[in-house]
Amino acid sequence: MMEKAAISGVLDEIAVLLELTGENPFKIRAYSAGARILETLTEDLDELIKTGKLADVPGMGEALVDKITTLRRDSVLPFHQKLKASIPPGLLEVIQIPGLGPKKVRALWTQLQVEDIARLKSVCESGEVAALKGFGEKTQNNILAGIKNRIAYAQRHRWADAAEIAEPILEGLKKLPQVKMAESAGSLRRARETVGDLDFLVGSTEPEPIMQWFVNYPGVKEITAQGETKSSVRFENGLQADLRVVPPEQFYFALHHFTGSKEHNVAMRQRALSRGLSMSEWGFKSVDEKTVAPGAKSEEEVFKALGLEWIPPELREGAGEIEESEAKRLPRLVQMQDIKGVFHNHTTASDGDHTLEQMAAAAEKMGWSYLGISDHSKSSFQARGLDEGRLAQQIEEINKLNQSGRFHVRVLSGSEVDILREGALDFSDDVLGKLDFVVGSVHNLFTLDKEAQTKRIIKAIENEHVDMIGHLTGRLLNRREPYEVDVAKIIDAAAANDTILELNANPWRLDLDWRWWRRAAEKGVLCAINPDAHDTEQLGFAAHGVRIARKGWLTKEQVLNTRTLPEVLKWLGRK
DNA sequence: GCCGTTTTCGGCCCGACTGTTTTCAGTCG
Repeated sequence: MMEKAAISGVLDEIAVLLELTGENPFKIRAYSAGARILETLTEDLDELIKTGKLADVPGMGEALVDKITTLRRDSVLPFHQKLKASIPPGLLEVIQIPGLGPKKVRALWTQLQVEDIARLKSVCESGEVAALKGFGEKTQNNILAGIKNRIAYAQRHRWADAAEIAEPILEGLKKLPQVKMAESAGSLRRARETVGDLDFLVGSTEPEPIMQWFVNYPGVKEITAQGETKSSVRFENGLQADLRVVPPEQFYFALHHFTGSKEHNVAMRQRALSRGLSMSEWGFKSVDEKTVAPGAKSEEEVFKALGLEWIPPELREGAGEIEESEAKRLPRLVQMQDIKGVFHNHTTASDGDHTLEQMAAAAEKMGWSYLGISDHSKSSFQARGLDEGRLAQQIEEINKLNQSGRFHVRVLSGSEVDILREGALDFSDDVLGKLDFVVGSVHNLFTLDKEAQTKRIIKAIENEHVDMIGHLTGRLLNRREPYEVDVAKIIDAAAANDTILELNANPWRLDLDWRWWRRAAEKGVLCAINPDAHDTEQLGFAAHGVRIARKGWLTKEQVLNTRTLPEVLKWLGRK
């Protein structure tokens, strides 16, 4: 049985392969769109297939339903196999080079027998590429640069890293005298977990000096494009940034357009057309040219013109947000100011950098009313995990601190207890029973097969002392893949046992992934946004967690840490 | 390949920029 993510990967690959065969671009788009739809589907895939409801999902026609059904059942698809066999596998890498699309790759393939990167490099170096019709000296050099930097260029950047680069640029833009308004857009604004490139948008009637400022920004390694309204630069680390300057009247159309996603934009434009309006980053145009097309002085007005409520950028993934907006059913997303405290944090007792007191003081400074401390348990000896004795001592310390009245913030005693091989926990029920809360986490045996890993975690979920499961899939963005685990089953088990799933807010983790939360919430699973802070500053990770929770359509009600201390204590004492 | 108060065929979102061209194709988002 093939995973949803893997099936969507096959559909994406089919789309690229079809590009290389020169297929109808709209057919290609149907496959890409199918992959995106599948990725964000909240319903159970097997259920959809069984009941035939998959065909009711917009964008899923007979052919896609057939292929997805086959892939789910057999894990292979003859159509895909055949297609793959007809194209040199190396071309899938070649087409990733910036500036090379299907047409150019086909030309290289048919005329210069380019079947992989190595051959491409050699025909560039020999000058044969420049001699091809439609190619030239510059294209050849760009390809060579693309080959040289292809790993850096392909890399997506963790949101927090991208934001760190984007912030001072945006501030700088806002300070320029010619700039009326400026925002960052793209996947950064949509709060994706990783960001491919930065998009800056400026409203101004004088683009020229703004462009100059931008392409001369410190750290810019090369200028990849520079026109009247758009410039692109690349930084040392491979991150690309685009700047677009538009007249202030068009700013909100452009902001909407470059916030995307592609699927969201396509749907918006189709909606506009059905209302007699052609929509672009420059605004609306009346199709019949008889009526006057509306302008917009805010993003709200862009949506309003199409009969929609404003859709938060986090939701603009083309996953049904437009339908919900039309029906006025958009969720009221959780906000940072709703957060009243956090769970799952570490101190110097295990692998944290700051003491209990320092952490409490920092939590108080955040304006929170409670702070959960959950140091590691004894099996995590690499993290100086606490044994029963040291844990008892820590509980005592926490009690004393709470009684001392030194802080308004209430410290909750907890443990991030290791889930052992068969799902048993690192502490006995007696020990766990003395704590205010318990986070159960997997820290070893990442290579267990899916069934065993799932069973192991569900066993922990069923333990009455376990309040929440930490970083469910163990992924580290750009560094370590999630381990094999049946998330759908875990969600059902968490719902059945009234166990919380953590949204680990560490920017490397952001685990559980945003794509699962809508479904988890629908099933009644409660979320806890946990910074997993190992020092005082990392308590601020909570903001990353809130961002991902919003992306996962979560409301205040679906997140435990929006509740008051008495409500939280009541919930933790529920069983 | 998908879709349908332009409906079962014939459309399908829209525009900027580059490089290679003499007016535009290809790529990108």
